[in-house]
Amino acid sequence: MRSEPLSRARIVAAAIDLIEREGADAVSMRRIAAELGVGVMSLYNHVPNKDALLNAVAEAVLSEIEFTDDPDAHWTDRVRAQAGAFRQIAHHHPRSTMLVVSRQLHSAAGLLPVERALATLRGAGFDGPDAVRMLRMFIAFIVGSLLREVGVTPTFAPVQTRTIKAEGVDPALFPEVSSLAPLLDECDHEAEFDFGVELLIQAMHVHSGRKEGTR
Amino acid sequence: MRSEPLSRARIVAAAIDLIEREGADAVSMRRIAAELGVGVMSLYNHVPNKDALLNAVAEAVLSEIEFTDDPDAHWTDRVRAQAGAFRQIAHHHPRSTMLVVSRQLHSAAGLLPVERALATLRGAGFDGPDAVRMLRMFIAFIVGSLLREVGVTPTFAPVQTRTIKAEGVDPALFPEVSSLAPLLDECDHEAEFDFGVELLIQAMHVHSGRKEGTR
DNA sequence: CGGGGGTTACGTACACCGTACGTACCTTTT
DNA sequence: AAAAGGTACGTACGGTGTACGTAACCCCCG
Repeated sequence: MRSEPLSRARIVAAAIDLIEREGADAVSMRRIAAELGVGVMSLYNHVPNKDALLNAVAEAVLSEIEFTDDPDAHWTDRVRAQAGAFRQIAHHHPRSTMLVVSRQLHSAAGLLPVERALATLRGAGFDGPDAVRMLRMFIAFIVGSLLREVGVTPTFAPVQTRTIKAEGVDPALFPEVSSLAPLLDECDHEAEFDFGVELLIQAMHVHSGRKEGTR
Repeated sequence: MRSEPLSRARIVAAAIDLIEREGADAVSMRRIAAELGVGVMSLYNHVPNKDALLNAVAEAVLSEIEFTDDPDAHWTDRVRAQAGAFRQIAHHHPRSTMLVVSRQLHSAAGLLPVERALATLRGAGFDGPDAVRMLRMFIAFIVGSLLREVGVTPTFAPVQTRTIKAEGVDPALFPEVSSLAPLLDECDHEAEFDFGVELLIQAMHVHSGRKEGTR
């Protein structure tokens, strides 16, 4: 009857599956155990507690990123590729991605992306402090974007695209919001993300082209 | 004995207080009721459920932002001021800020900042679509930054400044991370935030200065 | 060929959670 | 005076994370 002997990996996989299907709120030790056809406390032989499990989930999702980094490519293309690679996990595991961005994990799993990014930035000619600054900038942008894109989706609904806020605003109080409502309501996340990446790349360009002065 | 008659405002205030003191995990209806010296179910006369309470908390925190917007100032200064105003709430209510950025609230409370920002951007010469894009860009950056700055602080610790990851990395596997470890470990959030704001302002500058072509 | 000894699975139990429901009081309207 | 409505409260139900004690298994050492 015991098909496979229950392992940390299987538990994490079940958790990810459950999160994707029913949302992060549905995750409970009992639920996961039931999903695996196993007693609740058996999980604790492989995972110290729920928090650690969620960290493991975040780690697993994060380590799924495919980095096909080409050191010979122009640094702008490498930046584009890395940003896109990060974004792809939000497409593959929308709900679980929230865990990755909500919990900053101190584990080594998130270290490889950092290494790649720093190498790229150094290759682009930034010195240490500037490379770190730019990296933080990019991370902030990516995290913030994914947070908006994936929505928090606290409960159900397969991600919820409608924001539903357009109509009820008073044009006298909020003229800009009111007149731009159609634009605010819809959002092509892909295009928006690409726009941000390009904007940041341009910004990095002008930043590197002046180095000092002007302030 | 009944000092004040218990109101939605008092409940929200108690919730914020509790969150700041003991973290978001410590928030429970029973805990809040105890804090107010009141029965648990009395809360439900003023708040439909916990989720609505947390939304109210987010709304209250958000509406505490002080916008001293000067329509005559240069648009770059207005952008700086608005970004800073947003960041100040992260300083005043670090833990509660997580609620604001985690939960996107569709209520009207977050509408005023949007209105102000759009007005500023339009004043800077951006047309509708570009203004919305830039606003989204800025929001993503601010949210991402605050998320890093305040940390998720899921449990205790008065914000936890140490990241503790410097030492254990293999210089052979992660040369960049290893050599830049000191820079990665410490972070002057204020300076980092200001750097990002300036970078984005410059980016907006070059973006408005070309409008079309180059791609 | 015994045994142990460690690992794994499991059940029970406890403290806590959100909240549905019924009830008492107190204030205002009729 | 009576009726109506809102506020506070207690109890109860089904859920949660996990500490603890037990039983089965496998493997290695004698």
